[in-house]
Amino acid sequence: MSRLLLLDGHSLAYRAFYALPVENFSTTTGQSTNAVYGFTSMLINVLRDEAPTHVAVAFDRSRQTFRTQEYAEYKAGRASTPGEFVGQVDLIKQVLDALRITHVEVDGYEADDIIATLTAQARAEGLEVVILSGDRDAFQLVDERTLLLYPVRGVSETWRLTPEKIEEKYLVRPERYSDLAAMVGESSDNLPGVPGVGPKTAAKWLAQFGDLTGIVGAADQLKGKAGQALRDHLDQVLRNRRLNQLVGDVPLPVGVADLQARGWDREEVHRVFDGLEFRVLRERLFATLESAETEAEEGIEVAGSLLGPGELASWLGEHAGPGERLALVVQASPRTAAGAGEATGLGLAGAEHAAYLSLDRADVDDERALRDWLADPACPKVLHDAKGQTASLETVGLPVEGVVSDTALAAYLVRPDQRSYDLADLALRYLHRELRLDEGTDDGGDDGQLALGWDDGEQEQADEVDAAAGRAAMVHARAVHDLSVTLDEELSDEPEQHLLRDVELPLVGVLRRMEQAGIAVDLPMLEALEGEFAAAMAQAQQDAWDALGDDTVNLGSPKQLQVVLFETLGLPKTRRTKTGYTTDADALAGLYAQTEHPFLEALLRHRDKARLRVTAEGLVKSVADDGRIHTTYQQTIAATGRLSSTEPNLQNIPIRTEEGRRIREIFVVGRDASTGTGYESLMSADYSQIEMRIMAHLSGDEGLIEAFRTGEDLHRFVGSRVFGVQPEEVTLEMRSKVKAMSYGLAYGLSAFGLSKQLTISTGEAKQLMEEYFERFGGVRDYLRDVVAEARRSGFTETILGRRRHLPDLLSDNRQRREMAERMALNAPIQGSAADIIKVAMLRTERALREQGLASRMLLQVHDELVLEIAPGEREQVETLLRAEMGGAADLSVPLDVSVGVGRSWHEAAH
DNA sequence: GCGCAGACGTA
DNA sequence: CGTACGTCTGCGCG
Repeated sequence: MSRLLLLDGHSLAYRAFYALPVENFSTTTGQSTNAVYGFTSMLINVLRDEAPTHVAVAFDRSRQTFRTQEYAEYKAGRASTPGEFVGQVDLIKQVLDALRITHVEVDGYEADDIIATLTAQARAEGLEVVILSGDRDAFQLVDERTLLLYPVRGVSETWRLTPEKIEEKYLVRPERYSDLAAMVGESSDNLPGVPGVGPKTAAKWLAQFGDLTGIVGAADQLKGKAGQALRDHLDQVLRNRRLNQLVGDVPLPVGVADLQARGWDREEVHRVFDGLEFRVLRERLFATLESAETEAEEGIEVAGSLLGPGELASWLGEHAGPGERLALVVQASPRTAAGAGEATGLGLAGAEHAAYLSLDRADVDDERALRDWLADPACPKVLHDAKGQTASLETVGLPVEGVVSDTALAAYLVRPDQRSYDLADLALRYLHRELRLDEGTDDGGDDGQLALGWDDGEQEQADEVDAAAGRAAMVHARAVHDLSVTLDEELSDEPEQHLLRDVELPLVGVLRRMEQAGIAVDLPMLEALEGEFAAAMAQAQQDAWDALGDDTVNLGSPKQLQVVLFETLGLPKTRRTKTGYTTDADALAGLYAQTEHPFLEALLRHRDKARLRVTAEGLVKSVADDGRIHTTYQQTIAATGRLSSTEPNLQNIPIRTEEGRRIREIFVVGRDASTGTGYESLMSADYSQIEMRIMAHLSGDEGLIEAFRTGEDLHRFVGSRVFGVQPEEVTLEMRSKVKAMSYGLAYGLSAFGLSKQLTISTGEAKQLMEEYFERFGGVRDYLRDVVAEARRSGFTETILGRRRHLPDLLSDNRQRREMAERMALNAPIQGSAADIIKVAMLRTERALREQGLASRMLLQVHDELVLEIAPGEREQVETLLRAEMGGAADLSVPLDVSVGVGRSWHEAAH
């Protein structure tokens, strides 16, 4: 089916110009580009969504048209064209030329007339038509085969106006809309309406008399004031109608056949986009155009062999020479609390061939060949989720060396804020292939097997379960192999290759060993603690019920609490949430301060104890058979580059309150699972104020750097500068204000947010920030520049070159844009800290090994490492940690590490 | 059984 | 109207 896409160039450019803040869109030469950006963005979206076969863009040539000749006031009263808009239309035409999209303009006519003419031609030739225009005059063109996309709210959302939609929203069918508009008026065209006649009256008349001609003929019958008004303004209405009628037979230099989409000029697109400094948009454009060029998604084909007993060695000999990269996919039994499941089968795929080996069917020769190949660092392997996959092999005594890529990690480095790195998702995203097994028709599995090109002889021997499993494993391995090639190209920058090769990949093994080690738990103490919290919770619940005189309310239900607080007790309303009023701890504490109602005290206490109980209970459930808790570290979740910890999350164990800290007492020193040797203590080492140090380094601010070099208390130092007093004269209040602000700045804190947090006026907060920036101007400049640079490039970067793309920096939606700006402020700081501790972990593990130490790393909590210390190694490990953590990055300020030791995590804290 | 919202723990 | 996470509970959906 052929489909013609028509755009109204001027109306879209204007809309974009007013939707996008012009100050965020200019080239280094000072040319404004917001209209070009918005227009191009809309164009890309519509090309992607509508997949037209023919395209044209119509422009107005000048304001002099047959309409201004009839009515000099037509479109008068419009503000003169802003200076920043001038020139952008020509730039839009350059973009169109690069894309080989025809643009048309004709003296004496408006863009809408050209669109009407082309629409008429296209319909006559049997094409579907899609019009993208912000001008209501285009409504009259809509019919069953002509769709209007009408931009609403900025440049990212459009209404799809069909005849039904127009009737629903504007009360008349599209062919009568111009009649209605003639009576109601159109302010943007400076066409006045009949006083007292709105859309409802006009629609009613149209329903009654059919069309405007009918209404005019029956004008005498129209009742009331509105009827009289129409009679008084008949000439004006008829003139409006002549003016808003689009011309469907403009003499055009092109016909529909000339508009067929042609190949775009890749080099010219690069040249034009370079000039415009559009980076993000270029990527979006290429992605859209290239995926349009790709054929419809298909499954993955693979030629492979099901290996029978004794056949692995020769297959590897033929296809897995040193230097030949093989993808490896491990099938395994389900994982257990203590760790990974057991590997049961392997899919292998090189550039050409694939194979499957069932470990159950493998003989001694196969096992030896497999073990040698897996353990050989010279035989390069690529995996998807190497940590989980290699853990399953480790479980059956097969260590893996020579992992040169992990497709999940590579995809994460390319785009760290995707929600999934499933193999199937990546295959679709990067290979345009469905990772779905082609099951063929219903006549059994033979079709699928033939599609895979299995060797017929082996097929006879394989049982059906193995055959299906083998087929899946080979298809997956083929996907992993092809993905690793594609993602390698995506990660061609040297810093990103370094991140993958020298940081993320080696970290996989470190994390796997930390997970396998787990941390010992004092289970009796934990269970006692859980009981204690449960009792305190029950008491708090009873107290709350007593205060209320009602023992049916569920204190854990915010919904029920809202009824109690704001209806039963009639307390003042709190901050709004989506569904009502918040009952969070801050708000409850505020209410308590106002009212001192005993229910509130008991409720807050209940929340507290319930939380502690649930935390303790969760930990009890997580203790594995070996008496230890084994968390799982996620390496591809946090968009900034941090790790995250799940099942259980050991990165959010309480520490701030006295009672919460008691939970840290149950994490204790333990014994080695295999040797049974006891360890001596736990050691905790953390970076002090690492994010502020990174801020000092990245901003190069002299004052902040000096603060860290002198080794003085940071917040006291900053406080003395901000408040203009001697360091020893900085009061605790001054110190805490400055501390809140210093940290807040790295998160994009506003004066409003600061005032809220410190319970001071917005004015005071503003004053405080100004004083701060006065003294630490480097910080102000840095924060400003980092966002501007991200806006230009489309991404932020950490000290190791880890990127985070933030396309929303150019959004027309203020909320989204400002959110992206805060992310852009924070990502380099939080992400650089993540880089540094990852490097520190690699250095620490290597140093422990090189020095022959038995102590081991157990936990990472963003700026802290927890280690289990073997007898007699305490001093050496402490020295080692200070050196390896402190030397993990070369910043313009020192990286201070503070270390503590004890029998529990609590005692090791310092 | 599943997904969402609200609440809250950490850095 | 301050970033980054994970988990639990209640609740409405089907």
